This record gives sequence, structure tokens and C-alpha cells, in this order.
Amino acid sequence: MAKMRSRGTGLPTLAEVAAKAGVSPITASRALRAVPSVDPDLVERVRKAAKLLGYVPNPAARTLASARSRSVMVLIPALTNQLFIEMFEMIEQVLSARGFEALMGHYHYDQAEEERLIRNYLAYQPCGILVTGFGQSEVSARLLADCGLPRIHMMELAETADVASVGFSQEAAGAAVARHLIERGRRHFAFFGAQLDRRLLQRRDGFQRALVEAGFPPALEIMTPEPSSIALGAAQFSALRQTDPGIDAIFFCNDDLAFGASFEALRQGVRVPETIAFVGFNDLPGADQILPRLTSVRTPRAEIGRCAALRLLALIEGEKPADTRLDLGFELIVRDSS
Amino acid sequence: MAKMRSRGTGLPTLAEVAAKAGVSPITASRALRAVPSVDPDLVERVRKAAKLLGYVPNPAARTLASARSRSVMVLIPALTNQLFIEMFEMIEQVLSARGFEALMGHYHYDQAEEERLIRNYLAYQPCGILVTGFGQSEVSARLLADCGLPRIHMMELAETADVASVGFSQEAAGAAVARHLIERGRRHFAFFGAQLDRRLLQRRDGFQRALVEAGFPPALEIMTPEPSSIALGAAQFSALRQTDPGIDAIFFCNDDLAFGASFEALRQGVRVPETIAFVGFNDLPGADQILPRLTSVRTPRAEIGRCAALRLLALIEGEKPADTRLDLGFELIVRDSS
DNA sequence: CTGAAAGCGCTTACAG
DNA sequence: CTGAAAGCGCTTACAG
Repeated sequence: MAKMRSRGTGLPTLAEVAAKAGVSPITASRALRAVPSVDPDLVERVRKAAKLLGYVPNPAARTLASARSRSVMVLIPALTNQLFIEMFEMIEQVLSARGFEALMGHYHYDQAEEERLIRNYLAYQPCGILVTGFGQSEVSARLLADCGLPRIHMMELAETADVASVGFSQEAAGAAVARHLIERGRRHFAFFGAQLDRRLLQRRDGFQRALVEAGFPPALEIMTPEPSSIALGAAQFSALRQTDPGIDAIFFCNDDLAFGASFEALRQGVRVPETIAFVGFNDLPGADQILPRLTSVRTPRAEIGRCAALRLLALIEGEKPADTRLDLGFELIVRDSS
Repeated sequence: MAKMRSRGTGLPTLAEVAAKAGVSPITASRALRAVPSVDPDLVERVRKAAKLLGYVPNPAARTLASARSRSVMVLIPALTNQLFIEMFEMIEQVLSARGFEALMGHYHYDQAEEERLIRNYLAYQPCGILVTGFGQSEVSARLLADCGLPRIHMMELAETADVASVGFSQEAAGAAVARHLIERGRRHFAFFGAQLDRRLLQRRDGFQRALVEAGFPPALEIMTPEPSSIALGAAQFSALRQTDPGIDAIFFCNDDLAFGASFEALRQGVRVPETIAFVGFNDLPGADQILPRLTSVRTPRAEIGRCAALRLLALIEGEKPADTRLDLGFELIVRDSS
């Protein structure tokens, strides 16, 4: 009987559920985990007892005993970009529908913070890993590889086939923007970048390459490592108008920069797209409302989250990975600004 | 020796650290937790051994043994509102600096989802709870009360003294907006609401009360339970211009609605503030950049997160709560739109 | 100031 | 299909 008391928190234990159902704790455990070998009648009885007592399994005990949790480590560069929130919400939805949960961490686009996070979260013995891109430090990369956990990289596409990825080609997206602006008759290009993460640089590379291939000189680059923001976009655009008034097309690495520039253009009376064309990136909420409505590249972040989570679950459940690389593409949404 | 092998994950265990330092596991445990009674030399040795092995405590084992984790349950209505992200990031910062971590959950402003979340997270045996506001279901409220964990409510101020809260008076904020618009000579008021959560209704109540007290009829209410968004603000404003062109001042429950209305006003050529004044809420990024620059109520969400986390840690560490109610106020930022 | 014993609430083999 | 035994990696009393 001593083993029958509730746990410290007052929550009921598996032993109590088992006693109420008249079975052994192991059978109760199996019944609740839907292990197939259990008599359906017993399963029913155990489930009823669990519900009656309001039983919730103790994840600490479960993790300790099995050396594996039902948590998936999800690493995201920042919470301040709605992009990643949309991806994460989808991940959560897929995971929770299958009885898993997300152990989410963000690292302000900082490799050292990411490394610390990985080390900490590994101690929670997650059953799988979802990471953003391939910009990890060497130490992080080693930690991820050595733990041997199923893992999928999101947003970027892997260059080699030995690692699974779900995303789209950032370079191709950059190139598509260049081609669009060229088709629209633009001749003097600028690229606005902030944060300067890996994927942004890939977009820039694609943009520049396509320009050069079409016979244009490379675009003027206005870059800063500080985080992207509306105010920054306004400031960058204002500066550009002073120094390079001849620019007639700008590709912004993120919509918020484009929003800021749009406001500044309105204030200064610079006509968009007549004088200068704007193309943003991500198609964030508001791109379709701002003046002028913003041309932008719609990125499939929710779908990336969904597919990555689904594929990870398949790996966790021992399935063979079919394709290791899933390209979900992107879509150029042409509106009034270009 | 059998007890000395690494754990399933390959991570080193406390026993290994203890062996390397030449002490018992209990002493190693105490040394790493900075229990004061341990010989400084031993602490040093244990720390060195831990660092050498790259030891990270197993949280599952720790939680199971102590019936208490170092996790704080943090409940947030939604991740899609930057407001809560800013509050949460501050909470995280305070917690992690003191060796705690956030177990964050969000519930799409849905009471049932919040209840499920509470039930699940309680199983993780958190050491404290940070919740947003007081709009929980009865069941949720009981779960929170019965677990007996230290708890602080954020954003809203409690009505009774038996529960701790850190926030500001939503009603007072609404009233301040009303008084400002009246001072500016406005006469025909509307209130735009979405989501219709508790705090929004409090702001509305404060707004309406102040209008009535000043001798005006109550404001026209344009309300919808759907989530707040830029597109919604544009649509609501467009509709209002059809039905009630005489309105000369709008208080928006959130800046994104105001942003959408600002775009629509530009499109329709409705002059702000000449024809109609706009006041937003929260002073989100972009409010100072949009055309016209938006008057808004700046809410101290980061400071709320910081103070709430700090006070919770004090409670966790057994301190007596000084004030149970901390009013951090708000600030009306008057810009060009009113 | 340090340690041996017991136990947290589960699950993993191993029997039957 | 079901169960008794052992153990996951820590910490909590309890001794000394």
C-alpha cells in the first residue's frame, strides 16, 4: 500500500490507475500507450480508470525509464519574425495530433546561443530534431550528428543527400526576383539586406547571379547585420535616395524593410513603381494592404513546417526516408509595387 | 562498475562526474547545485570534472527525484501578436539568468485549449506559473489554485488582493484615449474591436465610460470575434465609411487594425487626422513609421514580463509577497494621426 | 561537511 | 496476453 500514494504534486500515479482497474501497473502502462498485445477489455477498463482519476502520465518518469521522450526539439532563429511563428505553429499542430510535443528554442540568430540550446535540450532526451537551415557552428553540427537522433533541416535545401531537408531554393527565389524586375524594364538595381543570415545571402547570390547573367552590373548592396525592421527599411531607403537616386528597383530581403521604404517613399513623394520598383520577401501580412500593394515572394513556411514534422515522425517511427530533400518552391506574387 | 556506464543517450551521468572527482554522487550533486555545505575544494573538483565530461544534468531524473523541476509554466494567448513575444522574451531572459527555464504554451485565445495546456504542463511539475490575465475557465482556475504553485497573472490587474498580478489598468488606458480624443475636439466616436478578449473589453468599457462621463453618447462599436489583422482593419474601416461617414474619431483595439484602416484611408483619400482621427493600441513596431504616424498607447509588456518573472522567482524562493498588485501603467504616444 | 540507503513513477527486458 | 523484477539518473531524508 505504501506504493499507492499519490505523487508529490497530488496527481494520480499509474499504480493508482492500475489498482482501480484491477490490473498490474505494467498492463496499465501498456494499455495507455496502446501497445497492441493488451486485451481490449482491459484496455477499456484502464482507460476508464485513468479518465476517472484524471490521470496524466508523468513525463519525467517516462523519459527516465525509456531514455526517450515524446518531445521534438525545434530550433528557430527568432520569434520576432512572424515567418517562423507560422512554421512553428504548424509543427506543433502536426506533433500534438500524434501525441508528441515541441520543445521549442530560439537563439536570436546567434550560433553560440544555438549551441547552448542544443546542449541543454539534448539533456531532455528528445526523440527527434527540427532545425532551421544549415548555419550551425561546427560544434553544434557535431552535437546534432553525434546524438544520432532523427533530424530534418527546414527552410534551406541540403547540398548533400546524407541529410534530410524540407524547404526551397533561396537562390532560385532571388534569381526569380531579378528576372521579374528585368522584365519590367528596370536597369539599376539595389539589394537591401539586414540580419545577414545564410539564407539571405543565398537570396542575394541568386539575385546577383541572375542580373549578371542577363548582362547587368551587380546590384548595389545596402547591408547591415542589425535585425530587420520597418524603421530600418525607412532609414536605408532614405539614405539610398541621397547617395544613389538613379536606382530604379530594390529587392528587399524581408517585407518589413520594404514596408519601411514604402512609408518613406510616400513621405518623400517618390513614386512607386513609376520612379522605383519594390519587391519584398516572405509576403508577410500587410503586403497586400500597404500602399502601393507590395510585390513579394511568398514562402511556404507553414507547409515546410507541416512536411518537416510529418517526415520527422516517419523517421522516428522507423520508416526509411524516401526523398531526403523536399523542395516546396515559392511563388512570386506580383502586385502594384513593381 | 555496472552503475558507471553512460546513459542511453551517451551523455555522461552524475556518477561518472563523481567518480572522476573522487567523491560520492551525492556530494557531486550538492556541489553542482551549489548547496552551501560542501567543501570549496570538492566543489572545485566536481565542477572541473563536470566541465571535462561535458556533463549536463538529466532534467527527467532531477524532476522525478525532487518532484519539482526548474521549469516555469508560461501561458500566452497567442504567438501571432508581437506583444506577447516581447513579454515572453523578457521572461525567458530573467528565468535563464537564474537557472530556470520557461515551459511556454499558447492557446489561440481559447479557454478549452488553455485548460488542456494547464493539465499537460502540470504533469511536468513546474515550480511556478505565469499566466496571462484572468480569463481562464472555471476548471482552469481550479487547476491553477489547487496545485498550490506560486503564480502571477500578467497584463491585467487583479480585483482582489489574494492573487498576485503585474500589469496595468486596461480600463484606464481606454479612458485616457477617450479624453485625448475629446480634447482634440472630436465628437463622433467609434471603437474597433477584434478577438474580443477580456482585456479588450475592459479597454472598451473604459473608453465608453469616459465618453459618457464627458457627456457624449457612447461610441459606435464595430466588433468581431475573429483575430485582429491588418486586412480586417482595412475592411472594417471601409465598411464604416459606407454606413457612418460622420464618425470623426476611431479607437482601435490593436495597432494592426489601425494600420489596415490607415492604408484604406490613403486609398480612399480620406484625410487623417483632418477628417477622422485614429488612435491605436500597443504601439507596435511600425506605428511610428506609417502614414500618418499613428497615435497609440504604449503598453509596458517587456517590463511586465520582467517584473512578473522576478516576483515569481521571489515567491519560488520562499519570499513573502510584498505587493500582490503591481501597476506598471501605460503611455499615450501622440503622433500625427490624432 | 560527507555518504549509504531508499525512492521518485514509469518502462524495459525477461518469463510464463 | 499478463506480470514480477530491475533499473533509468537523480535527490531526499537520515546518519555520522
